[in-house]
Amino acid sequence: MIATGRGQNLTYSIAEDLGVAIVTGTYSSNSPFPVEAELCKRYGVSRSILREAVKMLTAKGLLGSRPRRGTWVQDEENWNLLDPDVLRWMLERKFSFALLIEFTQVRLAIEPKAAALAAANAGPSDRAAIAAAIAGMIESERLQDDPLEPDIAFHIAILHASGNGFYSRLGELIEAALRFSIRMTNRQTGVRSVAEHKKVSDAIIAGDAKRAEAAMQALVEDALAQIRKAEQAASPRQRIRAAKARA
Amino acid sequence: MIATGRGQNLTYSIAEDLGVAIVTGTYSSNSPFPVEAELCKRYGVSRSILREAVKMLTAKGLLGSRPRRGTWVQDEENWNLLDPDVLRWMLERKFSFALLIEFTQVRLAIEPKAAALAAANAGPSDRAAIAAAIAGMIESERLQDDPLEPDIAFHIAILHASGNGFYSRLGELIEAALRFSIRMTNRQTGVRSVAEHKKVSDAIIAGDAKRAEAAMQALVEDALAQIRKAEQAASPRQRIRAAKARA
DNA sequence: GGTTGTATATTTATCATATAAATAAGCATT
DNA sequence: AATGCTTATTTATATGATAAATATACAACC
Repeated sequence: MIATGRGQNLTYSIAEDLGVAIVTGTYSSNSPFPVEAELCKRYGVSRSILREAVKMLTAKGLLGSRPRRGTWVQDEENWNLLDPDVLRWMLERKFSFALLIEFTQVRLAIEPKAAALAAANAGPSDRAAIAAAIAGMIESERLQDDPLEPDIAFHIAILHASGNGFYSRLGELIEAALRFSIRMTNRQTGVRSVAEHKKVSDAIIAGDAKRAEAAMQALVEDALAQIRKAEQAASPRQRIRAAKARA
Repeated sequence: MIATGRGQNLTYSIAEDLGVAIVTGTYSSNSPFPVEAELCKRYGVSRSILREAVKMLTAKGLLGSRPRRGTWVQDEENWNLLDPDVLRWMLERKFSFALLIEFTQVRLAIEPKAAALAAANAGPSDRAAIAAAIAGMIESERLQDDPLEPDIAFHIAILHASGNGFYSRLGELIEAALRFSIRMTNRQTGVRSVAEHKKVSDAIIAGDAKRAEAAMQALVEDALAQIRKAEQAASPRQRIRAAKARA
């Protein structure tokens, strides 16, 4: 039996539950994956529901199935890491600094280019969204508040302003990563960070692609440095924390 | 009734067929999506199959569904462009130079960084794969053969050698894009291109990250330039070709 | 011994039908 | 005009069949 709280319905709940179980290694490509009937019994649902959940995970590259051979967990290299659900499951439930660092390398590749494109292409509403995010950061800094939400909004607004659909789609992934990594990095929230963000914004508004790219690169490199620092600080406790996350 | 040839089974065939229909605009977030019963009749399959196919597309962000409200096509901004199937469907069936250019901008962001990381991290087998790809390019150049396969292998080997799982996952997408874009760009396959590739390879083998990054950037910028040139050349015929692709 | 073919059992694939739950739309009430 | 109720439609879920695929074990053969 599974609570239907998380998802909108049973299928989603079970897909979520199985997805998390897979990325955390409860099932793996070595160990056998339970047979349909067994999972139906375990979750107390009909075959329809269970099969639909399995198909969703198949679509994300986590599972495969064949008659008589059963259902199996795909090799990790087949997982769609760039699927928002998969990334979220991995960050939230199977956290490792290595994973966060690898994703931040993606950010380091994309976001400066996005800022450069945004400087060239941003329309009025894009500029307004970027400006609003900066205003929000300044405001929460004044109130000694957590600037996470405007920070996320800032990065998403720039990705969107790039006019590149692929960059936009990364926004959701970056949101997951930011929302999660703040718990890990105890990042600085002071004047300096806001000023660094504003540099990017100013360059974009001014239409200066080169400067926007450089400023964004500095920003993400800074984030990467903080993650590495947190990794150093945490490494003695990492195993314990990882074990806790698994529970 | 639908032939089961393409996919491994009915569910996959229908997911593929519906997926293509969605990205090509046969159904859209404006126009109504057929009701389950209608689609079952149209494809001549049971509800189970149809629902599983719909759930797969839901997992890729293409569809949504609610009781009484029916099934609908999600706004395009919710589509998982970074899903290999979705990208393939779009490139093959809804080709536009804008899309190819946007994806090449992703390559332009990622691949130089991947080359830099590969220069630092590539292990013996990675190096061997890269060298083999170059050898393959030289060989097909000697035989006046199409170097597409070794070219693809080259890019994938470098992404893999970066040691970053997210970069690796882009390999599949880049393969789809390369395999497709060659039909569009009539790219140069001569000595110059092979030499440019070898520059990247040499830098990686030498462990020179900076040089590898620069060489790869030149390579992808060149590809982007060729696409833009092809776009200029093709624009008068573009509408005809797009219409043909839709058929 | 090793290869190749065959029978069998297991598991997913597919189908058919039924009931439940959610909700859009129309209607009635205020 | 706003609100609440009724109804019809659609997906969500359950159940129980049959079909197809294939891993496994075994038999036959060279």
